[in-house]
Amino acid sequence: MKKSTPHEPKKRPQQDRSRATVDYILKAAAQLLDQDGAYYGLNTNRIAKKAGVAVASLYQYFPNKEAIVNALFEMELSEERAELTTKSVALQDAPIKEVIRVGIGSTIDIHAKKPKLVASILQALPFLGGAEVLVRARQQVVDLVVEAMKERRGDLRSAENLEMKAFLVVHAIEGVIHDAANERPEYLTNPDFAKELVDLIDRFLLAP
Amino acid sequence: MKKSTPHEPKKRPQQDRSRATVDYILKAAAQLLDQDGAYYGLNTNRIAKKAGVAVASLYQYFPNKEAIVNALFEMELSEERAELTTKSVALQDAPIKEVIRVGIGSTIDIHAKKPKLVASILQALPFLGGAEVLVRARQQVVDLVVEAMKERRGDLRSAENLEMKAFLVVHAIEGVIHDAANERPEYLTNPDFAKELVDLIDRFLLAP
Amino acid sequence: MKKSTPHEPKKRPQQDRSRATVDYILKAAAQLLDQDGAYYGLNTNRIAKKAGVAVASLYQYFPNKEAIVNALFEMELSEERAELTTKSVALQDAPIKEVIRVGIGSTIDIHAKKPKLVASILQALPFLGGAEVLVRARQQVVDLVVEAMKERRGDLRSAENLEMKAFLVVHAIEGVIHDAANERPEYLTNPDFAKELVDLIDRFLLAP
Amino acid sequence: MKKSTPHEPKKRPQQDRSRATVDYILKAAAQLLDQDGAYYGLNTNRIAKKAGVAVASLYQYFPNKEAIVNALFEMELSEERAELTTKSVALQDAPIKEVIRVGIGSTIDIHAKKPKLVASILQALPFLGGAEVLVRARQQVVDLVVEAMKERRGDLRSAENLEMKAFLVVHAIEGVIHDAANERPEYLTNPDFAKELVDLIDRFLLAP
DNA sequence: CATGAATGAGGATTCATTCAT
DNA sequence: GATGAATGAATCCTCATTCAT
Repeated sequence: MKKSTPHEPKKRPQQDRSRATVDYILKAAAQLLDQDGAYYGLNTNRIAKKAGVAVASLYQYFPNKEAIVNALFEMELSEERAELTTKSVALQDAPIKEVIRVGIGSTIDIHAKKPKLVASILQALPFLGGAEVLVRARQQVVDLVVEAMKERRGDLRSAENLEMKAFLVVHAIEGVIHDAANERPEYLTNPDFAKELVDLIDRFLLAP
Repeated sequence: MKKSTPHEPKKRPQQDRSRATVDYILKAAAQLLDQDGAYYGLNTNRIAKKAGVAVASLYQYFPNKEAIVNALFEMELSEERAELTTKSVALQDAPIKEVIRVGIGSTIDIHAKKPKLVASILQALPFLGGAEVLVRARQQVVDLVVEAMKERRGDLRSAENLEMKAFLVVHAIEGVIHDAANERPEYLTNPDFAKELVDLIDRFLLAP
Repeated sequence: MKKSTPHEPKKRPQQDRSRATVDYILKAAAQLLDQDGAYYGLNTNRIAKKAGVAVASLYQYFPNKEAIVNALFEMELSEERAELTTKSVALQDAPIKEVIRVGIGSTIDIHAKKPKLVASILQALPFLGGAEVLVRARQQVVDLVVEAMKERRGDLRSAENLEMKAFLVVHAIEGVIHDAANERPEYLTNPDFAKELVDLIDRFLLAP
Repeated sequence: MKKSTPHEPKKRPQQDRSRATVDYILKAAAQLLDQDGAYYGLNTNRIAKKAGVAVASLYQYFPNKEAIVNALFEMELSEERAELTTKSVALQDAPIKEVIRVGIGSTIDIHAKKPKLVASILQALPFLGGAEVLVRARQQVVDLVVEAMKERRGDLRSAENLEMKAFLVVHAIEGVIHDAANERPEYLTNPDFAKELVDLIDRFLLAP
């Protein structure tokens, strides 16, 4: 019984009704994660109940619990990528200072909306077939930053260790904002915070 | 010869044995966390088995699972605090650049040793009576940094928003190193990495 | 040309389509049973998927899962009965040796084709309203054998316990062939096997 | 949670109490199987309830449901083997007729006691890591018979195809008795039945 | 104290069957 | 009549915790 169906589910919803169901499920899961701030404790029964569907319905569209969080994660990534792309285009010829300012602003916005959701998803990563997904995702961002830096080489303080510098920049921004979301939520709406963070990066990267 | 020396002060064997048991348990838990890199999945039976004691014994010393991780967390904090204190004294009159360099060095060392342990404990925090413990702990570090900055006000680029700047500094360092431990372990042993990180902080805080 | 020949008698397309659907379902079930060799594990969703119809359609034709296997069982029985009848007629006046030879040959053929199907159906019997169906079916075969024996009383070694002897004969043949299908498939195509089996029965029944 | 403990259970009971528990569980399972005559339908909760223990206790000694039936199977095999060994010794120098008579008698006795148990276990075999266990077990019996035949070559009708003949003999006996247990329980206690079965085998194997 | 044993309360997943369009 | 969707009722299995010796 358990062996006969080796995870074939993950049917794609075809009608409107089922699309709605999938939506309810994802929304419910997102809410629960954002509420509790922890992957541990999330369970399919709670998700189903909150979504107002039967557990079995949930399993019609997701092969297992992890798949739900995975979907959430992919959605989150997609959103970020989309925004990044949009912004990238708009900032094509903008000075690097502007790029930094906008990048930091976006990141703060994301975390300001559902701070715990992001944290929860990060926690779940080890169970979503390894953290490679995130590593790759973050690598993309780092790469983008490297590109942006190369294109504006003239504005930089130094052109050595570009990759490493980009890594520092990306993860410093992420780390600071992530922790602020958890420990000092008020910072996220304080303009000084953004300003200081921009300053941290500017001074590191730019020639005076 | 040493076999029976009744003159030696009674070593309260019970207490000693207990201490050892507690130690085994904590070591086992730490190993499991560091192995799996996730609080989710840790369980008392596994801990007991790995520690070589009966589950029931474990409950003689800890009221519940969380208490174990809590103890681990406190130990980790103690260690860091101890090191911090030691270093603080040693760096009493050191220039701020030196303080930064040493602080970053220590942080890297800690993560280099048991990167997953730290991550796991952070994951467990929501279950250890809320994240306040960590918030308070980190606050202490931030406070220390604020103090250090005030004492060396002359070297600073600006004396505004000291608390916020300290927060940025502490969490940028933590964030970058934490992520490096997970995604780019090789960075932790690359001297350039520490150098660049020091640079990031120096340029942010210090007057040129 | 044939496309529109309204003169042809209306073929009750509904009925035809239905018959086809039922057929698909039964074929799918048979395949699954023959594949897995076990009733346990068979499920309506898999059947429906393999048959290319919706589960709900399946329930239009069968009141429940058991009914499907039941139908399969009846089909199998019908086939055997049909063959038996045909052969019976052909062997009307054949000597008993010939009857035995042909009977064993048929049984081997049946098992050689879909060995696991048969086994699976046998497994399912307790759920098809009790084993009486099979008992009755086998009884029929036994009865036929008894008849054949009576009609050829002169060739027999003894005319006592005819019913019991027939039972032995029928079940010895079935048992040996069934187990051979599972454990020594190569026996089924080895002429020696059939020969020895025939010998087993001949010597038991016939006068030297 | 499911991945963390990849089937380490199967603790060996060490105290008397737990040995009793394991016993209760096995007895309960055996009763249920003999009651229902089918592996399908057996479930751990029922076993636990019937055994008067908590499901969790059951899982302390068996890694999964299959393991229980497996244990039952091994027990049954052991018993048979033990009896076979005893009898083999006793029949060391007995004429082959006697060997056959005793062998058939034992087999009948076994099936007479718990007819459905045996059938259920046979059904479960595909789920106990493949039927190889049984195949091997039966092979042993066949081998024993081959040995016995070789040692009494002089009494045999023919010395060709010894292995195949032994297979026929063993499976004919098993098949007939097995089916009798299910369809004609009264045969098992009817002396004529045993006599006819012995006759079937005698005439096949022995020189007149 | 220490330990082997025991367990209640879940939690993930499946499946036969029904519903709504 | 056919289909995609939905679901209640299991079923397997786990785990933190307690009990009895």
